[in-house]
Amino acid sequence: MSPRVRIADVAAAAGVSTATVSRTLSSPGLVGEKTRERVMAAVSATGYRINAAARDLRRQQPRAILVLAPNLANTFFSRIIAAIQDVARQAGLAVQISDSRAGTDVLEAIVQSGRADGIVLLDGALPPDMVRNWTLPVIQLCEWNDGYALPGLRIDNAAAARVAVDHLAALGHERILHVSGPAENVLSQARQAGFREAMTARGLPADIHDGGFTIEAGAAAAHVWAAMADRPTAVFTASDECAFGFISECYRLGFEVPRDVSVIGFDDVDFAGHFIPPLTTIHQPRARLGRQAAERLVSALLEDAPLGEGYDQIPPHLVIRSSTTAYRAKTQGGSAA
Amino acid sequence: MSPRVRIADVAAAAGVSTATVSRTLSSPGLVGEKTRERVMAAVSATGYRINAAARDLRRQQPRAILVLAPNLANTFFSRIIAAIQDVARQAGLAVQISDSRAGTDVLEAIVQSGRADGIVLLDGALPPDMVRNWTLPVIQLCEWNDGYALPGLRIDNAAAARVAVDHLAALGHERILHVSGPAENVLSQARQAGFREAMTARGLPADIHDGGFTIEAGAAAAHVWAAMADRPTAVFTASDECAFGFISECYRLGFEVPRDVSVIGFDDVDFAGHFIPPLTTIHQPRARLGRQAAERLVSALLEDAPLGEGYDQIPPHLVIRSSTTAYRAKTQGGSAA
DNA sequence: CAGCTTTCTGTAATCGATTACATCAGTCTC
DNA sequence: GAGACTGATGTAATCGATTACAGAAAGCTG
Repeated sequence: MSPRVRIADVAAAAGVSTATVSRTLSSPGLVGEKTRERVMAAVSATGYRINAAARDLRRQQPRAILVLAPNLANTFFSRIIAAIQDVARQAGLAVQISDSRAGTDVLEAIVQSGRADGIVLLDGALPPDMVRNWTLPVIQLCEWNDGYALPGLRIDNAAAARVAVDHLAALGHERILHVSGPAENVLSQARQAGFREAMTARGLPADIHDGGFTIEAGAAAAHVWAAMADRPTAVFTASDECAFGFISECYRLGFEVPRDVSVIGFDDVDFAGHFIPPLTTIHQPRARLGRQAAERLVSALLEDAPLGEGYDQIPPHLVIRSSTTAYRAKTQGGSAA
Repeated sequence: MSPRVRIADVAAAAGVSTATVSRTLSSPGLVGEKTRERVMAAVSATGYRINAAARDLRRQQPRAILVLAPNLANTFFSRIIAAIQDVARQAGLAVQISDSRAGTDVLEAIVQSGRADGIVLLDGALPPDMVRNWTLPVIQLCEWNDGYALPGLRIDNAAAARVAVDHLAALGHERILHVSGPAENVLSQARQAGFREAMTARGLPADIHDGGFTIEAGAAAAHVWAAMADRPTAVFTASDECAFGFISECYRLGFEVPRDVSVIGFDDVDFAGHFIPPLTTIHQPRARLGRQAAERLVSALLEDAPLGEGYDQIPPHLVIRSSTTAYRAKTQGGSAA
């Protein structure tokens, strides 16, 4: 339409000053009732919409939060981001997103641009020096990095690995392979640690294959598993995607899940219950994680209070479906070949 | 850190005026070489970062694009949004996202806030009156609505449906069921039209079940299919998710794919190739769609040129995997029961 | 009714950048 | 060396809102 309507136009239309218009919109209690009505009428008559840049500049707060994720294309994040956006919208905050792997210069420019007044950080692998220098409130979500010295929220990954082992052990499995995520990833490390601990506590050997979170990594792991001399009877994978890759490659190699190997995933993505076989997996409450992190950040922003310290850890929850089953020694006493 | 560094601080540190600093940063050619060096040194010494709100206000353009999608949690969008973000970042634009189903008031506020100077719209079901009133450049992506009278980009959905039918017909299938998306959705409509056209062109009956894009819709469709008197030998589903739901429910009901029924999906999501069986499906080049739409929008914004008119339609591409197979009449000549 | 509150509204400074215009120094030309 | 021109820099207005402060009007008290 016509050139943008400014607050001065509304003021003119209502026969008041711009100050009164501004007050009517942001703190109506300060304005007389009749004036208020006149102003509101002028607002809708002119179709006035506030100019965010001007407001942000004056108020010194952009009323927006920035979400940084290592890979926006990853389905794992979409539900989390949706939940964050939901909370933010209800609080009247905009949501800006960026790939956190954009390069430190770009990232600094984005973070320091003054466009956001709080950050949800889903990446634990950024340079700590950079992150520590950020002056906005930041909350870590899912991944973390002790070098950042920031508060955060995540599930208890080590406990999750223990729960997975508990489940498999209860089914009688003793040779369990852990196809882990990337070695440098904190999630991988925490889960590996939990896995190792649970296995050694039972006096079982902790077999770990450095894999990855992707379908391809899972498929590759299937070959590694198939080539093992004394094949593990159960596999605990880094992610559901990894599990899907593993299972579907096993299938291609002539093995069946759970007949030949029990598989347990991680994340409980939407497909997990509809895969063939339906996948036993550690549930990550992604909507809840996103919502809770956003709420903590948003309320800190609105009250201008510090975020508080420390990590919230959500206890793990195992969803048992059909990709795991009790171990029965095959061809009892038979040879390996 | 310390209170924010402003351009005046840099100017003071370099012993020049703010105008010179500003020019050094935005049009270096106008500034003498020695001065430029001095300014740049002052910039890095002070750690100056431009204040986006102030720049946006003065320049009257926020250098950001807004992505509106009907459901941010949907995995279909994540890769598209990632691609958009990529293009935008390289052009120095921020990306704001919002669920387009937030309600018209909220949406108007977001769109008219002046925070974005262009929109990528992934939703074809917003009120046309509202969308037509938007003064920013908008490009429609994937979905569309003729009522908006806006340019856009999408794959040729009708042609895609025809390709699917061609493939199934070539395999000898004559009774084909189309499990369509939601009836009010443009994609559903276009694909239904293509399906109907291709079927009638062959003199085959066009069976259509109103389903949906979700796993649940697919699972429900499996029951409908199973209960049909003369069961179709092939199914063309609304989406890969729908296909997964269909296949996995079939499996639960004791049917196997493609032995008992060939299934063809739509979208070619990441899992499609790793599902069991690997899914034959229509490929949607999501990264390319996102990139191309973003490029068109971004270049219009940077050159301050209009977006141009009309839809770009990408020809469909069928990926043949293992969920479809040649039809062989069972129990040749046997009875139906 | 004077004096004091209270309530409402207006004036003008302000946020931090950009940029039109003015100024100034140096170079070139005749 | 005067005048014209070029290139570099500074001054100050400007973008559109918010808000401290001031002032006016109305209400209350004794």
